[in-house]
Amino acid sequence: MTNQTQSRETYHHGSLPEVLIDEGAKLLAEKGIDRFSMREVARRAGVAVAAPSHHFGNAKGLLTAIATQGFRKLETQMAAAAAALPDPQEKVVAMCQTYLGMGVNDPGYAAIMFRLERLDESDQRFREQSFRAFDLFADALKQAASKHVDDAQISYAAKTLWAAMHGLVDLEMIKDQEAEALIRFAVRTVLAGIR
Amino acid sequence: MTNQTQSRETYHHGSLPEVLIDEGAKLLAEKGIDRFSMREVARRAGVAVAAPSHHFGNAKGLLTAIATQGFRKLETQMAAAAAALPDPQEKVVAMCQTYLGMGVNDPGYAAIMFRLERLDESDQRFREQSFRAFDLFADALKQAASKHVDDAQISYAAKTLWAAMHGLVDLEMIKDQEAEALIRFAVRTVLAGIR
DNA sequence: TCTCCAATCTGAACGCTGTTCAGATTAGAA
DNA sequence: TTCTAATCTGAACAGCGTTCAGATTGGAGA
Repeated sequence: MTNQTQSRETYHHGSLPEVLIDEGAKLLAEKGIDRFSMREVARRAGVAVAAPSHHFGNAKGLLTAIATQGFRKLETQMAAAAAALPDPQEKVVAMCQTYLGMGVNDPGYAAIMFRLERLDESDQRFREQSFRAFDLFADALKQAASKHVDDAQISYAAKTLWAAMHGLVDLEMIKDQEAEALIRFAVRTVLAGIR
Repeated sequence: MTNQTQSRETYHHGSLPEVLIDEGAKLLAEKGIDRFSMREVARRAGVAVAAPSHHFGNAKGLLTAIATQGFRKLETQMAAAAAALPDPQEKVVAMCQTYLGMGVNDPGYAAIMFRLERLDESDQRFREQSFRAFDLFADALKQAASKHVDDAQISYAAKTLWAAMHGLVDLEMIKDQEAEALIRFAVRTVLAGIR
């Protein structure tokens, strides 16, 4: 089906890093971060236990690569969701919904993206990609605010709202039926705070 | 020093559960959640590797007990910080500062309290204690709001602010020098949102 | 005071984990 | 075509969580 079975006919895999990231994300989606295992990922990819180390160094390395891919998805999805709407404030709401939706739509990536203690925060690609996602969000907030608001206030608002979205997911404080109202409360309130 | 050395003169430990929680929290403070180990805790408590299981069932059980103790500390500290201040809004600010301060003052407890995937969320004591801490916070927010604000709005505000505080810590978005201003921005904004 | 049950703790065992390393394999540059 | 460097293997090592039969002992009931 995938290039897993195909590639096992040859000694060299061909696209092992990509497959490891994919299988790793799937495993995370199935079992969660605390039952994630490098050996299981290698098994699913059909390679020896030591193979992943050659590409990612160690477990932290692979998890960081998965998280980076997750932030790439988040950025893309947030941009797409915002592009479909004309109203600046609605763009911010849509981005928040995208953020919260990752836990449902991409559970594997969501399971690791914000587990900093399991990631290599000094990884340059991870840093750039995660900052890019946040910056996209902060820019949207800036567009939704009045022109004369200074950058420090924009920064506070972006951090507060971004952190609130993360907290709502991480602490499992959000129920499906009130998600919409809660998001709108948070966005409206934070935006009002800098007007 | 502690009752560890003393108790090893007898077969029965006497207060093993308490010691395991203490040593577990210390280990968490030293090495973090991903290098936490049941065997290391047993070693530090001076008991056999299997001893902790008899009291807490498994690792999740011990971590949940530590987290419960952490929420007890958080509740106590928040209450104390708020009691020292007359102004309702300042009480909320003080509680937020207490929340953020746990990572510095009680790093061991803070390292596990919000790692739900490592905890037994069905544990009754944990549920009650964590809810008690949040309820104390929500009550303070209610006192700082106008009388006529309905409970749904209070609930949204409490969740948003609590989640924001958690997110700021968890995502390491807060720098020491701007912590005060950021907290005050969040509290003022959220309170304004329900006035 | 004595007996004995139930709680407590031990130590070995099992299967799993991440990581390392010498060596086999092979793609691709020279 | 040759050979270097990248890729992958398979075994090994130390550490992990959990289980379980058995040793120990505090404390309730006789």
